[in-house]
Amino acid sequence: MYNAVKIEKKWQNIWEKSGAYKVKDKISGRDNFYHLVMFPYPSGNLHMGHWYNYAPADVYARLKKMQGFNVLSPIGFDAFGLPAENAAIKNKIHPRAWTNKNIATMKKQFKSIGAVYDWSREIITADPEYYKWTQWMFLKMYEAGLAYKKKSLANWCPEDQAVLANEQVVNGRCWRHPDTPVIQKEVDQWMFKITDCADDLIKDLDGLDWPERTKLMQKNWIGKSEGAIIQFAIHDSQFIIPVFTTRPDTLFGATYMVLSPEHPLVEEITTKEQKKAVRRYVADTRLKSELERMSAEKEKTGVFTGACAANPINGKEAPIWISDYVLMNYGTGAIMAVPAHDERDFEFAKKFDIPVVKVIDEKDRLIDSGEFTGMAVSEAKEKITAWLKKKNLGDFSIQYKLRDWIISRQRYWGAPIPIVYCDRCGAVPAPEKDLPIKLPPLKNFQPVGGGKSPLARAASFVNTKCPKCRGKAVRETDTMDTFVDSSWYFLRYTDSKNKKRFASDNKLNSWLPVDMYVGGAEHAVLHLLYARFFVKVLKKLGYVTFNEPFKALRHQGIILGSDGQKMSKSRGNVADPDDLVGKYGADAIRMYLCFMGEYSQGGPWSPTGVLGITRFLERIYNKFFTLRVTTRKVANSNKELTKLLHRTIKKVGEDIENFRFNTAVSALMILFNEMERKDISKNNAETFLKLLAPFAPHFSEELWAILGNKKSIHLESWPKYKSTLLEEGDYELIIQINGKTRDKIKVSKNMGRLELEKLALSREIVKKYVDNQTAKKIIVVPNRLINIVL
RNA sequence: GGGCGCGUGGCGGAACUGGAAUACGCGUACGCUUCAGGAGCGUAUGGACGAAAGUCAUUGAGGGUUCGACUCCCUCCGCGCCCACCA
Repeated sequence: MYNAVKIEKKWQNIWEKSGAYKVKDKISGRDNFYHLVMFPYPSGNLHMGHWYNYAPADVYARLKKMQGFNVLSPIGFDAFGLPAENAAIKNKIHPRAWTNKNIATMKKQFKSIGAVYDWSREIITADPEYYKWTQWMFLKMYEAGLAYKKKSLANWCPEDQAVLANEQVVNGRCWRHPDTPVIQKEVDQWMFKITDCADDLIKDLDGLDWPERTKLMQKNWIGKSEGAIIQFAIHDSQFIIPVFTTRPDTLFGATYMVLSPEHPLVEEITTKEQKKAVRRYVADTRLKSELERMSAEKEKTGVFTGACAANPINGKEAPIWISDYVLMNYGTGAIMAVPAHDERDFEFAKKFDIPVVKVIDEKDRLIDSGEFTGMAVSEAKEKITAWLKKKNLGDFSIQYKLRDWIISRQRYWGAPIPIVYCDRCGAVPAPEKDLPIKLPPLKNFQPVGGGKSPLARAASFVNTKCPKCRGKAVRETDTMDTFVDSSWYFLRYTDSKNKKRFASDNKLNSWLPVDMYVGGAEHAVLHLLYARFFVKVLKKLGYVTFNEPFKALRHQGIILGSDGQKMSKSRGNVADPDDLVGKYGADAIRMYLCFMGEYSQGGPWSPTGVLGITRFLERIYNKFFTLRVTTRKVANSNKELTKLLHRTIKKVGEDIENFRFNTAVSALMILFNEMERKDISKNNAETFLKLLAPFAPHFSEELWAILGNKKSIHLESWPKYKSTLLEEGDYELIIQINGKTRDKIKVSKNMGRLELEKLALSREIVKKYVDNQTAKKIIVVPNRLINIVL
């Protein structure tokens, strides 16, 4: 009997003591390979989802190691964030204490996975030695003009009492509180100018080995649109309102304009008669949450301002309306409305009786458009914009949906923004030598009213001297979004103890960019976008030499409960990894997670499915155990088995490489079933164990030792297959008649076409079906089948 | 509403480039073993008809291309994810 729990402990201790997984930055004769998994938030416990990310990813890392790479597979904790602070308020425990307690628990759980993590490089983003460099990054952004403070309408989560980045708003609600609608609030916020990199962020996606779906999501999120800015002059006033459009070709059909209710010129242009109605509409809009505004999708609303503008191309009068279907934070906050060729404008025009003028025909050519009539849409776009440009009435323009990244958070448990406000000098960055600006001790973590961080309570922290004039000054009390911490953590692993720099050039260059990154798809437009932005900035500033952080990326799917529903305590369908490891051992869990289905697909956890794996391992153990006394056979005499072995070596290696862990496990099962049936030589058993080693590291190590090996199996290299042994000399020829299989026969590979035809036609069964008819056609697929068409 | 993806036995899922559909595992049934419970081992099973050899059907539904379609094309149905008035 194989006692998984006991034996796994044993090997984990041995590996830890011997420093088996400590990674050197350079080993001669080996190429470096940076394998990264997304580090977890220390929420308290490792759940199945974590295991599903980390265990199969470790199988991959172990394969790479055996293939001869010097593999770095680090781990750490994304330790800043709100749950710690909320726990602090609820349980009167310091966020740091709560976080450290969770990290301690999770570390223990992590070690039970049996992964190749190099714990000596562990990082915790809440450590001052780490966030010192997060702050340093902020300063560099600031110096480069990429960090700026701006008063603007921002997404505000009433539950968290803090602002949210656009990426953190899900369906108009807070990403952490799916029941809390986000409201718009005017606040003074620090931002990162991610929009500066919008173009590169799209362009460089091309060279990445990432899931296409993820690349597409980033592309759509950045949302590049090419079009024109067109100037509309307001009648009887000096105001000119620019609009952005992707359809300058439809300009002759622009029969009215719409401003966003938040547009700064609304108040200015509204006529006396319309003032009351407009003001009421603006006030109503402001009161609406983002969610309500979105759900008003069905019925368009709006108010006439009383003002009119001139259509720059034909001088026709365009009445100016306001409506909440025009968003202030896209384009110019104003549109030219072309009801004939835009669904939303059409809806609005219909409701308010505004004329609809058709200017494009069914063949996508312009009609009733002056000198442009008859032109194709694509040509007209170009020509009309050029015409406007010449008359100073417009220009070509590119707009993005991507907004700058608001990084201020009005909370305690994060890296303080290293800025000081002085009455005389204004906002002054903290000098580098003062870093880290440490979080002060605090007792009360309740948010301070008025959108201020609890840090505002810490007088000793707030009151300071101006770095410039040494006069009285106060510190910024907001902390940074935790996504800032995780935007560069993969750089720190390479040199986690460096006190002088976030990482030395040498170490950065020997590891980065990351060769393989494995983690959840939910970060497609959050972490993965931010990290790319950071690397692009660091590259521009000369701190790194690469412009993309993650060369290759793979996502794991989502593990569901055995009922096919999302795992949740209330449903009672949660599979707890600790329980399972205590029962079946980590190897069985690792292997079952690999086996249960396609990695990117995820799927339901099956409690009986694991039993299939433990049975498999038991059978191997029982059969291999007895080999320890037999003498080593040099080669296996069974030719077919040898061929299968070599085919399996190839398949398992390739499957792991392609993240097809499920078929790799099944190939191992097929091979073992054959070995059991035919002959288990010690030689083949050892090769088999090497193939099994990435999946079941403890189990294979144990048997490897039992078979008399002194060194760890994980130092062995991946078996090589002989390509001459892959192909069968003979194969089963499938004989089809009218596409239906009627017979099969073993034939030699080098039989020619005519020979095969003759052979097939001479078969009794075939004769019966053919029955004196002549074959219309005979199709021969080499090495596979022959199809006789009657 | 838009974009992307998916649909294969009782279940999780295989199937290379269009070439024997259901590999591998779970489950189920029977047998052996066991004081018993379980576990283990062996055999069978994959839909229908048949005692069996076998025959026919079959990859959400319908159609098409092809000697041949889970795979490619069209229509429809269902499910999932992402985005959501982006001018």
